[in-house]
Amino acid sequence: MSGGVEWGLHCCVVLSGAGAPVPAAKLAELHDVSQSYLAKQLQLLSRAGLVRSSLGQAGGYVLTRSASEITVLDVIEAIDGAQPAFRCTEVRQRGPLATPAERCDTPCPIARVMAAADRAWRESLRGITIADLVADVSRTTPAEQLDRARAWLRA
Amino acid sequence: MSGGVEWGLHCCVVLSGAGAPVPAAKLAELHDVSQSYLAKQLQLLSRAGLVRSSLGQAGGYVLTRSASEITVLDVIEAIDGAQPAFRCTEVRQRGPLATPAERCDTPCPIARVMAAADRAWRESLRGITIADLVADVSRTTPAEQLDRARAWLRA
DNA sequence: GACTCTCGGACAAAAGTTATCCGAATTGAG
DNA sequence: CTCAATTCGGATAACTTTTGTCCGAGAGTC
Repeated sequence: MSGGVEWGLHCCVVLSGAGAPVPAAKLAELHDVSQSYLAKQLQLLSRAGLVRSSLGQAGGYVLTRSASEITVLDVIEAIDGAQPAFRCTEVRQRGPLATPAERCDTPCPIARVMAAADRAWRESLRGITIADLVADVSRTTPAEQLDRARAWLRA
Repeated sequence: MSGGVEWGLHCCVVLSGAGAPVPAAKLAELHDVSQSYLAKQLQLLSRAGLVRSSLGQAGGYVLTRSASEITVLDVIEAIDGAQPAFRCTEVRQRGPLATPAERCDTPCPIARVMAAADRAWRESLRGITIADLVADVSRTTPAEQLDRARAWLRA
């Protein structure tokens, strides 16, 4: 899985706490990552409709919906794509004993098992929203630190 | 996920049906894949203790246990390694508002969510054995074709 | 003793990931 | 209206992982 997913999730958490648009450069500085590369991840989030960018002097990124309506899976699929980790190369249709393609109407058992596992993985991630992450963060970190973060974002 | 996983699973299915050791070259020809590269995957399976190689003229690979005692996850972890797809880079310990390392005794919420999804994925794959795959294959393919496969392996 | 086979590492090519930079377009403030 | 700040998108390069090949050493069988 792409490392950009982690950045994207952190950005969404931060964005849900900020009341105003946050420039990409600020998000990069906050997380101490390359701002050029983070920009690319944010563009992916924007293309997926999870965030919106406003141009101009006071521009930046904002979530398009409530944090409780954005799942972790949404972010992952926006950045990494929705394609499953396993892709069947139809080994059974190759080699000296290849079964003809017209017989392969159903996916091979291996692909089926992998697809089921992939569904379980996605289902687990679909059940968690950005709001859940935020709740977890604000529960485990002291309020004073959260205030400092908000102040830093405004500055 | 590495493409070699698919080959490894197919090989285990074939091996469970063959009564005698099958050389790596034969497995490669059967699946029409590079024999040098497949050899590497088989070595990984061997190192993990799933298959055993016998040397000499009638040598080849054999499963070390019953197909019902080898899970799909066993094969995946043997070839791809047991490391989870997501690895937390501890973003919270970086940047101007970094939380000190001594405060990070518990994993960050994002890592926790990812780990839970990873467990769900692995649990799903741990529940399926090579024997299940074999049963599925022998149920969906005509007996005549299975006999041809067995005959080809012996030759 | 000759043959067959596996083992393991070294090595090369291809693909994907990570990262950088620059110009164009857009918006808000003076 | 003009200027400064900002995002957007593409082109590009460095790096890492994956994929694939090759060959010699060692071990077993006939």
